[in-house]
Amino acid sequence: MTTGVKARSRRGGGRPTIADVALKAGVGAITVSRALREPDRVSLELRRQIMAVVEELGYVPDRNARALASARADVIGVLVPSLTNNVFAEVVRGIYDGLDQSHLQVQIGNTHYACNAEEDLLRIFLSQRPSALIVSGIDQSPVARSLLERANCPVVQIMEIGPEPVDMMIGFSHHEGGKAATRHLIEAGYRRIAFIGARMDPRSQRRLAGYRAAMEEAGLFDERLVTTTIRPSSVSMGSELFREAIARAPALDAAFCNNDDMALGALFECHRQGRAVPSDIGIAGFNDLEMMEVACPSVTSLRTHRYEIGRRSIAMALAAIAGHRPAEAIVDLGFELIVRESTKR
Amino acid sequence: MTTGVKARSRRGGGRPTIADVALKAGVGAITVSRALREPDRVSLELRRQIMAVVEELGYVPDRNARALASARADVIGVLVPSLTNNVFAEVVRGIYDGLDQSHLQVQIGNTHYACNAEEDLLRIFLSQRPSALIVSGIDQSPVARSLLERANCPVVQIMEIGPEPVDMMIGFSHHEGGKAATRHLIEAGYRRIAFIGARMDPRSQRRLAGYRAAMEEAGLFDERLVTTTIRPSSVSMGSELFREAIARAPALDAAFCNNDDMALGALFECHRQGRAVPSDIGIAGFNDLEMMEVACPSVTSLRTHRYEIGRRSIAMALAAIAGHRPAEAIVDLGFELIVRESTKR
DNA sequence: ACATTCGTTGGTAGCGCTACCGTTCCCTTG
DNA sequence: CAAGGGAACGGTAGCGCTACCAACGAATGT
Repeated sequence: MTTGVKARSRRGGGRPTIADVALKAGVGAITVSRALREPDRVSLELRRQIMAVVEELGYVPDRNARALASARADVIGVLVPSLTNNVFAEVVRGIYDGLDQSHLQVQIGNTHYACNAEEDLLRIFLSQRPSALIVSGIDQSPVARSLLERANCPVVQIMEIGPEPVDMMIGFSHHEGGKAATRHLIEAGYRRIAFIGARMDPRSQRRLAGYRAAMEEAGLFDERLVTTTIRPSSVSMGSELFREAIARAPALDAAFCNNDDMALGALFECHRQGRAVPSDIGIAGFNDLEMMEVACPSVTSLRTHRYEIGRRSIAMALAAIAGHRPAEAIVDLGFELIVRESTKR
Repeated sequence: MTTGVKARSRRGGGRPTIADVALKAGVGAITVSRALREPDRVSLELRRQIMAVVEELGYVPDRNARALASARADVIGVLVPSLTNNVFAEVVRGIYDGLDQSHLQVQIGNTHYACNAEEDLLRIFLSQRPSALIVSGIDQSPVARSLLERANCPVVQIMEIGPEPVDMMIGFSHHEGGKAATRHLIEAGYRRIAFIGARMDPRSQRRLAGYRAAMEEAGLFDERLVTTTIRPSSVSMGSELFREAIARAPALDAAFCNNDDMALGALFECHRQGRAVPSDIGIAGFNDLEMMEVACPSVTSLRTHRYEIGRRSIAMALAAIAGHRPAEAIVDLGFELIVRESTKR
């Protein structure tokens, strides 16, 4: 019997528990718990005494036990459609940086742009009772949306803004972004402006819609100028689609690409075909990756504040967890058109 | 009293528990638990009955309670030095893909190339009693190494290989990679071959050592050919360091860059300065990012199998969790030199 | 016929922590 | 001086699940 109990208590690999600390410090377990979580509620003297024992024993609270007892895991679930896409990598970096000294942990889920994966991951996240959820985009499936609404924790939708947030939202209008970039190309004197887009997720669709709006406004829209694919975007895909675009509309004089990888691919393809940028062909990208500035020629792009989106989404989540709902549930971070050589005719 | 109990049991937001399922299915709670975790040990009939109730109630096991009771969280901790670095993004993608249908979750920690951050994150991970740990590199601090050794779970070190694994290892030799790329440049007829490297983490240091070995072997080594910085690597940093390298060694005829971003930056800088690649300057990168193939000219690079490293590291971890230690604790995935236009004199 | 094993199921007792309520003690206040 | 209030701390009772052992009937062996 005794051995049984011993074996049992060794389950945790002999790590010290809160009871060990309490015993050694000569206080109750709950006081140790408070000293760690709400230091203000424990007298300075006792607190020091307890912290000394914590240090001495190398006590680390068991997150699982804590989560079970408080019905709340110190975890923020984050759902992104891709991890290799530079844009989301930056968002995620912002999220990690924004967390900084917080005791919370983030858990990333990769949906691969699939809404059923999103639902599954949401369910897994919810089974931990996360402190908050951050999800990408505003096009959740009805099931996913209902899961989010019943999540019983702060929810931040990121990257886009729309009329009906589940809870909070931070991002920018991809439609306006697409429109702004296209208008710039028109003002720069280009007329046969192609749209080149891969992956074509909802955000790219809205960029395309913005492009179309600007083109129609100027009476320049032509179906044949649009070349898209649902295949993943990449630099080589940019080259490939540019070739396709040229085949469909040989007289095109500019390309608005749905992201910078595609733009770079188009730029390389122009080099290869001996088409001069910006004189023969103007090129504009989307997101303004770091490399666009040093490309040769440098490439015009629409700068998006994706690191900032990550950082601020976490800040919003942390504030909401602490009970401070933001004044504005929807934050529009906008964008900035960075004009460079590739569109200077 | 009754209300107290009710309020208590509502902590979990009214979600069904295993007891609810057991009651409704007319079985013991432990049988439900088994039906979910070890279906083979429950008779088919009962299993079906239980699963029906699970579906009906929408029961999802509480991960925290499970972790507490079993002294093991269904979490694999992964430590990487960067999330925006394309290389690690691919590793992480491989890890997520390798997980696939497993019930385990991964938790990523970003060390920002700082070893104290690594120690802190390890401690946080360990406080959850992870099922396995995956860490980048082989240069852990003594403290981190000791934490890993006492982690009481499978540990996989990735990206590099070395003589003394904590447990298991999968990667390749950066020294040999650096040597192979440099030898290729020498064989291609280049003589004044610069090494250009940013960030200069331990892996880049080993690439540099490989470069140096190959250069000394050929009697071509010269301190002035080496230009490095500890600042983060990027395409623009590639341009900047290439300018610096030219200033230090005006007669250089090739550049081996410590990664492809740097190589791309060097390539753009050559364009800008009117230096022809590969005739005036040869350029070789490291990792073989997708874009190297479509660059103009296409860029020679040393392909590393980073996605594969991610996938197989997870496979090794899962196998070890299941009790199947691999025959070989150290897996060398090697590399592949992809020769392209940028080094064809 | 009996003992032995095995497959299947259930009861009990925690895992390590925190919510909830009590208690104590000191300081106001009338 | 009693009554009231608040700060500091502790005891009790779980959170929802699983490890461990026990129990039971059926199948097997001798």
